[in-house]
Amino acid sequence: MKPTASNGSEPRNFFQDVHEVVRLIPPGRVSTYGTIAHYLGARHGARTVGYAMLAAHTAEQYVPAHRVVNRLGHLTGRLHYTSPTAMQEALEAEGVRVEEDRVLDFAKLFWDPAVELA
DNA sequence: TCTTTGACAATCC
DNA sequence: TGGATTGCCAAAG
Repeated sequence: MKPTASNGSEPRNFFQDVHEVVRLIPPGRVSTYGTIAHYLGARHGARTVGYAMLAAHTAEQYVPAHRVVNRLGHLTGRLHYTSPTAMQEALEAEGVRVEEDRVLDFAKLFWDPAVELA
């Protein structure tokens, strides 16, 4: 809560960066926290990305957080949705097969910004 | 090979 | 105001 934005460095809100990348994820594709964190330059900042997702519902623009899962393909944030099945249904509506709170063919649906946006 | 610890940014109480 | 916590990942032991 102390935006020490008096330095020469640019403390661009990590949330905005994360939300921006998540919005770039095309429908029917999924990405992971670590990939986004790595794309932003923070390999160990995956946790921060996860927290940014927690605040996704506070963003002005809609953030398809349902397209972001952990590295194992688990729908970790499903409990944070309005309903426990909202995330799964949202993914299935886009053609993503979800079973047991896991994304099937996760390797094929995986979307890497560093590669797709290269 | 499996287990454990380190890491980054922001929010809540 | 500060410490603990959070939708976690990667590397070291």
